Amino acid sequence: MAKEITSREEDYSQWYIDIVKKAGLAENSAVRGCMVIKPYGFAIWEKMQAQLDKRFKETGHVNAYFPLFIPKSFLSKEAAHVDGFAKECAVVTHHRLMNDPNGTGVIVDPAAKLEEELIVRPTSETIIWNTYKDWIKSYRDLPLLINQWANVVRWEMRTRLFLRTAEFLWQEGHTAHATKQEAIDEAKQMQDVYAEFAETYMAMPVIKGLKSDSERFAGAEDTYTIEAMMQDGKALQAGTSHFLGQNFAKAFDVKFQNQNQKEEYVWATSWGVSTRLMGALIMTHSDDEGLVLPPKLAPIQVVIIPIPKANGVITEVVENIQAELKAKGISTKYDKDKKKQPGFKFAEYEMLGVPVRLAIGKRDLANGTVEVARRDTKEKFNLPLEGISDAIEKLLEEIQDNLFQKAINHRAENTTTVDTWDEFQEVLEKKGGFLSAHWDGTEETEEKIKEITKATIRCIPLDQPEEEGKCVFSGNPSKKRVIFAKAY
RNA sequence: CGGGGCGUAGCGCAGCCCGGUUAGCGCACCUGGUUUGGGACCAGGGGGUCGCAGGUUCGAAUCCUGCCGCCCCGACCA
Repeated sequence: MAKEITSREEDYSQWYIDIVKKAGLAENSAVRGCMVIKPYGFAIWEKMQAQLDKRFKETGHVNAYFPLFIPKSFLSKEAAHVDGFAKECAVVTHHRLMNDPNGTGVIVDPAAKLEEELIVRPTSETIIWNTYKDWIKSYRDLPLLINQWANVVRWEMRTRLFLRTAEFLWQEGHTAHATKQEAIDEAKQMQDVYAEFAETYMAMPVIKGLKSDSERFAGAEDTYTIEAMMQDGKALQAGTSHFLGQNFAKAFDVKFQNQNQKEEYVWATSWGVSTRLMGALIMTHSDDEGLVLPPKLAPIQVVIIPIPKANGVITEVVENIQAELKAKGISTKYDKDKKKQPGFKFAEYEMLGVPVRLAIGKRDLANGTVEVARRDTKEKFNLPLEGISDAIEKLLEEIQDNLFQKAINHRAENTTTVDTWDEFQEVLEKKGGFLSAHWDGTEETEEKIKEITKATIRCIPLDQPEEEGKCVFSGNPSKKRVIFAKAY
């Protein structure tokens, strides 16, 4: 493993890439814009999945799976939806290859042209709503609460590992409801689920809000979002939950009979989070020494390193510690590798973001102690072997809390309330971060601000109190502050 | 799609301008030994269609032409 990571100060973007590569999370593949998620990165993703999946099921959802391919005609049934996705679709036109008659290799067999092209799903609303049409007849079939874990493809012009890749992994929930209110409640509920997961598991504070018209999902009435602040002050949309109104029901003719024997279109939501959360996790906590993982998502929570090398006595002590920790549900790794020196291992596990490191040598055996190092603060101290597992359990909780608190503080320090246009530009330029400002609610103003400053409205916060004010740009009256920021 | 950069061993690079022995270095890998409380050292060893295809030449990693790919920055997006 290479030793050097570009510092955040020197080049934040390169720092991010270095972390992803050197911590073995992912790498670029032979396919443009598509990444290989490596075992360590995937292990983190699996921990995220497990927690999210549990929460989806606790809120009454079930998993299913829909096809990767969508007939081209489906996509165009909802006007706003096709507008939003048409420009980034991969299209399947043929189903067979043949030997190249003029040389070596294979070519697409022209005789194998598909009658209707297939789109590789950029999202599954259309294929799912086409299916729901057959599943929903009565109010008794509602609500329909389904989630799928899948890959999707969006042919992005420019990609970045985890943050934006041409193919990415995600989950997409698609629900159908009898009433508007129920669908809105569902969309908000899932936003809450995402926020709770982000904060308690990823230790990443998020702002719950509503997207402005221009940032809304293609085909949605309202998009509920969770927005996080990265260490460079830029915003990252970490998850979205859409109230789709009756748009897809109308597009796919999905009606049900209510209790009064009247036919109605159903109300819909969709919601998703993706492997982008990996990027969010990295950019929220990591430092110039490597990845920093919150204990709740770390594949290895405690690494134990023998000093100078494993022997029978040390191994016996370590195995006891491991057994105690395992009983508490704490994952450990005992690195007995004799070829690598302790110093190398220290650096290596720091790179991997393992929250707690224990070192045990002769000195410790004599004193009945262990050397404990925490990844988040880089502090080292000795703890008695007696009761070590209780101490580590507490320490892991403390690290989890500390990371969250640090992230909250960082966000607070980089959130500025601004009231004038000069102030807006100056703060954005010199300090960055989130700007809480009044906005007149028009798309024109938002667009102009974006043109001039590159900052967009990240969200209209839900918990923001109403407050009379004047739009920071137009001076027109405004009732609420919104969050502006430059975004990933 | 615009701008920039890069394709040479698993990884990171030098060599190319100015063509000329067996294409080199660091890390990693293999063997042996000494080490080991913050990235060890010594000795020996294995590994290359120099991105692809043409061309120039006695001779091409190096010069010319075309192609392909990747990365970074911007416009578009989770």
